[in-house]
Amino acid sequence: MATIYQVSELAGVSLATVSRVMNNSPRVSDTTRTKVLAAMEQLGYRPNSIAQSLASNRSNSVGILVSELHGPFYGEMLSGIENECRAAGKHVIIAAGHSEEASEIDGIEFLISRSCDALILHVEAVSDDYLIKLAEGKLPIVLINRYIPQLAANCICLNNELGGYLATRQLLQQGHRQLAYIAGPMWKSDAKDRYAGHLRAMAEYGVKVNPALFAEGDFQDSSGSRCMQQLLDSGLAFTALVCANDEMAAGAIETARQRGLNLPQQLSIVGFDNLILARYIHPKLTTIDYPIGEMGRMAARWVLKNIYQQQTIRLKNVFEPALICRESACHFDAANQTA
Amino acid sequence: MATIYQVSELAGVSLATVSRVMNNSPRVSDTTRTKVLAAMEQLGYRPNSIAQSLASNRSNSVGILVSELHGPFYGEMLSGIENECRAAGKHVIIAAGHSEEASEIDGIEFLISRSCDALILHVEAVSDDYLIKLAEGKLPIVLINRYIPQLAANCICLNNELGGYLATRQLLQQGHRQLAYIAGPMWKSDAKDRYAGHLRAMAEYGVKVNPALFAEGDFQDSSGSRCMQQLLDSGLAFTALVCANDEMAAGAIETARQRGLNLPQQLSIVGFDNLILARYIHPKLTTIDYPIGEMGRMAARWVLKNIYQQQTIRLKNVFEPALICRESACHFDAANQTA
DNA sequence: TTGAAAGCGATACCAT
DNA sequence: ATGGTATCGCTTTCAA
Repeated sequence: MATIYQVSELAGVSLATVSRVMNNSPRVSDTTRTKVLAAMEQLGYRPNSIAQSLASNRSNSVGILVSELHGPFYGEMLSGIENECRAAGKHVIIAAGHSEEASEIDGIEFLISRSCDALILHVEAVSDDYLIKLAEGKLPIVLINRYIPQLAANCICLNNELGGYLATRQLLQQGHRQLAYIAGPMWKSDAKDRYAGHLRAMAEYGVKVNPALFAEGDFQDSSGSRCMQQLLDSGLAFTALVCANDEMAAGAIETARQRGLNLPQQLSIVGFDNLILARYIHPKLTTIDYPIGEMGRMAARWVLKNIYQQQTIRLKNVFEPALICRESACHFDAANQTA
Repeated sequence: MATIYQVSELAGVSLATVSRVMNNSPRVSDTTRTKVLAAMEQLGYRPNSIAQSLASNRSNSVGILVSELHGPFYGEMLSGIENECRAAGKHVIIAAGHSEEASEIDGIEFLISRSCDALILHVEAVSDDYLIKLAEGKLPIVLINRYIPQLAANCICLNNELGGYLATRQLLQQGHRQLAYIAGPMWKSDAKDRYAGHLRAMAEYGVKVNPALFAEGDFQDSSGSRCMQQLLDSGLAFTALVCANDEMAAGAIETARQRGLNLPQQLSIVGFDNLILARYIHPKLTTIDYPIGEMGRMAARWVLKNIYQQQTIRLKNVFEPALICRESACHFDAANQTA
C-alpha cells in the first residue's frame, strides 16, 4: 500500500502539502494540487485511516449501542444511522446491551475503548445518573428514546403520551366505551407516558376507567397472551383493547383467537410501534407509527452537526407519532357483542 | 487520558515492559507485572486502540457487509457475529449493500478504507469474479450464503437443496400429490438449490411435476401475492404450496385468504427461513429453519481462527436446515377440497 | 503557497 | 527479565 511519503516523493512536494490536498485545504495552488492528485491516482493511494486518527485525535467513527441487533425494532434504527453516517464518511461501530445494566455498561466501555468520536445510545437498564456522569466526560453522547431533563438537548424522543392518546381516541371515536389496557412495564417512561395518553383520551370522552381492565405486561408477546387471559378471565365486558406495543398486541390476538373470539367484530385492538409484523398478523393491526428509522437518522445528524461541524444541519428532538389504521379496530357494533 | 508513558514512569519501568504487561507476555516477572498493573489502575489507564492498531498493523476490527440492516433476516446474523467478536475484544464495523452492485462494492471499499482485519460479506449483486479477485488481495474475506468453488474454504453456507427437499417431502408425506411451487429469483443459487431439492423429493415420491404450477417470485412478500394469484387464476387444482421463503409465503397466504380459501384445510403451505414472522402469521407457518444466527457466529469464528490465531476453534462450512412443523401444513383431506 | 519537524501512543526488534 | 529506540502513516504548528 502506498503511503503519503511515496506520494510526496512522486509529486515532488512535501508531506504537508500532500496532507493539505487530502484535506481540501484552500492553501494549496491549483497546479500543485493537480500534481499531487495525479501522483495519488498513479500510486492507487488510499490514506490510512488509522494513522489519520492517531495524528488528528479523531477516529471518524461513531459508536452505537442498542439492546439487540435482531428483533423487529432496532434494525430500522441502525439502518437510519448507518445511512446518514456513511454518506458523511463516518463509520459505525455497533454493540449490543441486552437491556441489562452490566451488559450495557460493558458495551459502552467497549465503545469508549475503541475511541469513538461520539456515542449514540439506546439504553434501558442503565441509570439516569450514570448517563449524566457519562455525558460530563469529553465523549459526547446522544440518547434515543430516553428523556433526561439535564440532558434534554442530547435526547431524541417520541411523544409517547400523544401516541397513547391517539390510540385510545381512535377506539373512543369508533364508539367503544368499555376499553381494556395492556401496559408495558410501568417503570419504563415510555410505558408510563403511553398510559398517561390513554387516560387523557378517556377523560376527554368522559369515560370512566375501570382498574380491573388494566394489565401490566413486559412488552414481549408472551406477556400479551398472559394479560389477555387475565382480562378475559375477569369476566368483565370490554369491546376494545389497547396494547402498549405491537408485540403484546400480537400475543393478545393469538389468545383471543384461541378463546374463539371473532376479530375485530367482537373485539377491536390497537397496538403501538407499527412494526413490520403489524402488517402480517391477522387481522392487520391498527397501530401507532413509531418513526424509529427517522429518529436514528436524526441522532446521526446530531453527531454530524455537533461533532463533525456540519453546521447546516437542522435538528429535531421530539418526534410526533401518527395513527395507522388497519383492520384490527372497527366501529363498535352491539350486535356482535358476546362477552 | 493516561498514556503508556505515564504508566511506565509511575511504575518505574520502560515502555516496553508496560507493553508486555498489556499483551500478557510471559516474559515479565510477577513483581514488575504487579507494579505495572497497580500503576495502570491508579491512573485509570486505558490503552489507545488506535495507536495499537497503527503500531501493530492490526485494527482488531472486522468489517461486515449485509444487504440491509433492517428486515427480518440480517439482524439475527449480525447478532451472532457481534456476540462472538465482542467476546474476543474485536469490534464490528457494519455497512449495508442494498443488494445492488455499485452499492455493495462501495460498501466493501468503505470497509477496506477503515482498515479492517477481515471482511464478512453477505453479498448478492457482486460477481463471483469480483469476489475471487478480492480474495486474492491481502484482506481475508468470508462469504455467508454464497458458494464459490474457488473460495470454498471461505464460504459459510446452508444446504439449500436439502431444505427444499425437506419442505416438499413433508407435504408429500402428508398425502399431497398436487403441489404448486413459488420460487425465488432463479438466478440466485439459493433459489435454484431449493427448487432442486423440491424436484428431488417429487421424483422420490414418483409425482409428476406440472410446469404450470410453478411461479417465480423475487423473495418479497408482494411477489408471493402475485404468484398466488397467478396460480389460482390458472384454474389448475393443487392442494399444497411450497414457497421458497417465508415472506413470499406470507404474501401467498394473504392472497389465499382474500380469495376465500380456508387454510390450512383447503391448502397446505410451507415456507423457508423460519423468520420470526412465521410464528405471527395465521395459520402459523410450517417452514424450514435457516440457522442464520449460528452461521453468522461461525463466520466470526472463522475470522477468529484464521486471522486472530485462535487455533482451538473448530469450523463448519455447511449447515443443515431442519423442518419446523406448525399449523400451515396438514394432512391432505379430500373432503375439504374445492379447487 | 510550501516545507521541516515534532508529535500522536502504541509495538517490536535488538541489546543487555 | 528488562530497557532503548526506531517505527507505523499521518496531522499540525511554525517558519520561510
